[in-house]
Amino acid sequence: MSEAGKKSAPQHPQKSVEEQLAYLRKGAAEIIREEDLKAKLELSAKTGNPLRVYLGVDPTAPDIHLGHTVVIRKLKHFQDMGHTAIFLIGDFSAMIGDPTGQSETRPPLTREQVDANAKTYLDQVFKILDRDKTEVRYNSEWLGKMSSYDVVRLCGHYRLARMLEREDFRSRLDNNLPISVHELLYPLLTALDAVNLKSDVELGATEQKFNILIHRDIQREYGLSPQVVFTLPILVGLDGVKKMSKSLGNYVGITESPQEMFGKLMSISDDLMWSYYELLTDFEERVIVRLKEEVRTGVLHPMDAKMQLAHTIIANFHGEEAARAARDEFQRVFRDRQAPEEAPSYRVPKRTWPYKLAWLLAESKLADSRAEAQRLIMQGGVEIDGHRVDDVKYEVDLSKPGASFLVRAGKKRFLRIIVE
RNA sequence: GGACGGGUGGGUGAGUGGCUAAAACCAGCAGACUGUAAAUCUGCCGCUCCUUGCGGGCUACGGAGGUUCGAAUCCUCCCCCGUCCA
Repeated sequence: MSEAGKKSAPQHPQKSVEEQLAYLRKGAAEIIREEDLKAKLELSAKTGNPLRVYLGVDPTAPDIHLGHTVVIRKLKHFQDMGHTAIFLIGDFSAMIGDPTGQSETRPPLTREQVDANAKTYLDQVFKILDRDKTEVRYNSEWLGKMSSYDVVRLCGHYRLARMLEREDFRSRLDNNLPISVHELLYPLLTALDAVNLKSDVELGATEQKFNILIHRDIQREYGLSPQVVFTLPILVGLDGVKKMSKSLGNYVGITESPQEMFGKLMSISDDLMWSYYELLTDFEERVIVRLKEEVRTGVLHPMDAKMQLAHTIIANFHGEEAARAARDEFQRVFRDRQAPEEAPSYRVPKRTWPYKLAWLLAESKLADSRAEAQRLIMQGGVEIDGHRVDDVKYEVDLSKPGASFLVRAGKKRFLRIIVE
């Protein structure tokens, strides 16, 4: 925040249009059309009016993960260039349900769920965006006021055949899967977001391309200059195959602890690491290329490159200090095979009768059921204070209050058991 | 409104009266190997009890009833999905 920046009212990009373009282009999947974006940037530079750039998000889940941050980070980049970042919460549209990427109709959310999710979203989003410079809007603001007549008129602006061109609908149709009529309304209604916001650019993951293109068409129908469609690649999840998503369990949530994040990020494949570098860090393209080359030639160990990646990402959310601590802890536990500095603890009431380890594992949620706990033990996946226990009948001593021991279940899960 | 096809474990999907807790594949979990990587290999993969045994009990093939010694499989009604015709 420089002194110079404060003086002139609209803090406007000092960078040239070419420089801005270069900065913004990094990591983009597709820009439709890039000439339009360039033209808009030029106009903005001339008039001093920042571009209005928005990202619409349906609060379908209570928290966001790294996959969501790819697009949010791009919004931040526009913000960095002095443009107006608009974070649109689709509180109304979330109640309809976006058919994108869905192989079946998604159950709509209730008002209560949406409100609760929206609340937790914002706090998380501002770990990336500058709170003071971000325009936050809710689409119920305009969608909630529409009459059925308005809806009918809106529908008159689009054709069924074009709607059915999209992959989700096409394939469901081909596979005899249901498509509900309200799903067709989703892209049309959200198009009104673009209309009401008078957006110059809309951001989204590649899977949103179809929706955003419709938004652009509808803007034109309403007499506005069509927005630029700016899409970003979908972040592949920890499994290296499917997109990162909460329901697939292959995600890293941004509110997770630094240790958890570190562990998860280190478990990705070496190949995947490069797209994470590209989409989740601000490393310049040429720096990434150099790292890649160093790994290829053996100058840099892939594990070290991955550690640096994990460190960089975590520092963004938790700060440099925490990132370093997470790294040290990781090395301690996994490289040096020592017990973790601190593990989550679980308190059990004192019990004077023999208590099976398997019961304890289930009770403390280290295993989903007693049967699973038994399997885990038999397969050699359980350790107490560093010693493997593979006897199903093993009993733990819970008779002395204050006693504690460290249980390891599988590779990553540790729990300190404390007798009360 | 009519004709037809279909609903099986987290997913895909076999199975048409007992040998089926239900094939196969995927996902998941554990172990080995490692760099907690990937790949690979091995094992596991409904719940529960114990004397941990190719052990006992319970629950499960859209829902509810019924036939039968015995049903995911047969019958009846209901719910849901799709296709074609109107």
